[in-house]
Amino acid sequence: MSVADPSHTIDEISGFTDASPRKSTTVHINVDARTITTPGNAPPVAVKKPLANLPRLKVASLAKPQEKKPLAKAKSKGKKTRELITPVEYAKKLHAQYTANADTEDGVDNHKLTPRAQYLADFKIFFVGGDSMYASEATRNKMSIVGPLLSCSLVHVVILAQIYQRGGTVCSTFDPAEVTHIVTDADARVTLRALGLKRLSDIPEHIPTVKWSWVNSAKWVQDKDQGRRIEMGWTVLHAAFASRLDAGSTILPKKADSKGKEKERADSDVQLLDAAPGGSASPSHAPGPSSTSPLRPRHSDRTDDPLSRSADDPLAEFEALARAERDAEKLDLGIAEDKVSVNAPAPQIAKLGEPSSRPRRLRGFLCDDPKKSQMSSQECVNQDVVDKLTELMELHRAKQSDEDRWRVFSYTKAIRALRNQPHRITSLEQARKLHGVGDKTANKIMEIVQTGQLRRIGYETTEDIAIVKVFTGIYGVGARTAHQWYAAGCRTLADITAGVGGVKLSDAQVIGMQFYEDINTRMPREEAKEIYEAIEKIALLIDAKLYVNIMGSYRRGKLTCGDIDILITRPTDDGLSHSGVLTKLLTSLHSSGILTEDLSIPSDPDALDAVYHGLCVRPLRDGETSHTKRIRRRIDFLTVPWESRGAALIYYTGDDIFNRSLRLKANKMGFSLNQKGLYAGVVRSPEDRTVKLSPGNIIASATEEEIFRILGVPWQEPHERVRG
DNA sequence: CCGCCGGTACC
DNA sequence: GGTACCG
DNA sequence: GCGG
Repeated sequence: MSVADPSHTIDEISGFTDASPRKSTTVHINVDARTITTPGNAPPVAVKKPLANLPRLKVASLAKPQEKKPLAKAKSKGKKTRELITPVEYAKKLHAQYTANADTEDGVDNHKLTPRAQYLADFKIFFVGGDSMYASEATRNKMSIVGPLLSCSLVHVVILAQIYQRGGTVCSTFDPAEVTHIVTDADARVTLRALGLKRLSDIPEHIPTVKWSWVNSAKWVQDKDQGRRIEMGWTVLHAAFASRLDAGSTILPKKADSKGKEKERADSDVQLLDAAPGGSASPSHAPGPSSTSPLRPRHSDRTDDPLSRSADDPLAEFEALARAERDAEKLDLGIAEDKVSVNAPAPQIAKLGEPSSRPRRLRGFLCDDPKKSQMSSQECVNQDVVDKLTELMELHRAKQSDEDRWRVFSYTKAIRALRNQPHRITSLEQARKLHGVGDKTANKIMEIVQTGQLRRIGYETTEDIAIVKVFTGIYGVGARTAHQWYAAGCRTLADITAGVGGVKLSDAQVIGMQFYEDINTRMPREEAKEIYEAIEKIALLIDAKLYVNIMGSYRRGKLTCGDIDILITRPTDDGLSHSGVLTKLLTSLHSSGILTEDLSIPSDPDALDAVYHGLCVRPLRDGETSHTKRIRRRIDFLTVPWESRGAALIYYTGDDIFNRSLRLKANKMGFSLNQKGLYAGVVRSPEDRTVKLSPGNIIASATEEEIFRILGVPWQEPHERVRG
């Protein structure tokens, strides 16, 4: 996602990943701004890429880094012509300016140097930027004291400008007869409000609802008859828009689904967790090989949908998801304590070399306390603060320095502390008390509490960061590469495809580009299950004794999954192993059409431990043909030796923060934990800690319980291991 | 002032 | 050896 | 950016 969210990262219900701008970035922008000013008394701060370039973005996309204009001059100029203007009105201005410049040398140059068609020429786009773009008149007056442009994400302006750059037209009102596409990065509620509609089904079928990155999703396709032509990516807003999947296609609108069908889908999305409370079905609970696969997660049949919905609530499908997730989180308390007592001493541990000092009761690691009945995003009393800090964190994530990396690390901890804090933070002292919140963050928290916003977000939101975030949404592209590409002159995904600045893509990146939208879209849990079951079936045909498990966020019980993680191993009591299985499985899955693209192939696929990354699609459903459009999904396979399955389960179940905490604790106790097992006596080179001077002895690896117990970490069900 | 997880695949 | 990725 |  990374769009993103990632990051991640950026979470479940929102469905947006890293590359997506958080809504509610609020900056005030002068029309001719060389500066972005923030409300209050803050002095204006120069932005790296002056917004003045936006009306001529097509020029900016070619230009060398511009020199900064003198700040004072720009400021006074901006002040003189201060008039209120909405982003859409601003967009109109951009349009006018663009049209005026269309025949200038800029335009010609642009066309010559970057042969990108004006592929949005026939499109009339209604752009939903977020809540603030359609603020009421009253709110508007309140908010717009500083700049002529209303509170609006800089990213939105970039997008609007890009629409014009591509020849598109932005509609300021939603006229179904006029509008050809709805571009939105907001959730359904906001989108519907902006459209002036009551329910999703009121959106005419012929109007695709697409995510903003669609604007830059155009790619060249080679056509036999017509030669090269441009094709737009297609996309959907949210997994819950699933009934509108095909409306996202730019080509054929589909006949309307019946309402009943929509409802059915929503129901299936909110099934309960596999790891039901008190469920003895924890995959790894029964240690040792047995005929009844101790590893395989039980897919308990769907319990009755406990959620009622009023049929006329347009947002029912979203709220159902949200509620289900919240309820699922509430299940925790109680079971956690039961499980702690399962600590029976294991004989085989004693005889293996433990570190000299019996591990003391080390405490206070993140992994030590099972997830509390955590407030869902909705009911956290500090939610506004969490949102703003998250927004700032995501901006830092798009930077490339090590410093920023650790800042992000810090923010995740501070945000988590804040989220678990049941009381509203109102004072600096309260903020400082939180573990993970220092002076800097505490001050930021207070600024948010008192003013409702964070000025820092404003001046961290620069054009380069906004664009880098888009680039990092490509699989195989991190902040480093994204910045290199930006420096080379790339400003849009189409620039990258066109090779602007001589950028070259790796094989995986080409695929990442091709399926940018797909890869950055989370899938409903149900779809992950569908795919997994198809794969499991094929795997067991290859070898009936295989243990095939779905891990990752699915095992943690999430209602949407960013990818599918499948663990494969096999007991060796009959003298055989799973060596060679992965190769066969991959071949079989390719020919059955489930696996579609490879992203990375293990160096030795027949090794007992191998990792595979690729893309897949769900199996066809009744009545579908191979022409049915199916979203590409990220899929990973991991094979491990049978004895390592416990460590592998921990690793592959995550979440990542939980894992890091576990590993950190292991380190402090003189152990080392990786996906193969828990080791004692590992000696690392003092110069480079990644270099192991001595491999140490493996002391636990076969079951999760064993490892948890040695580390003194209470047993936690997969869905309790959520720390991020 | 320094450490902040550990490993594999890819280039 | 750096970069990106996985949890 | 936080904590030891």
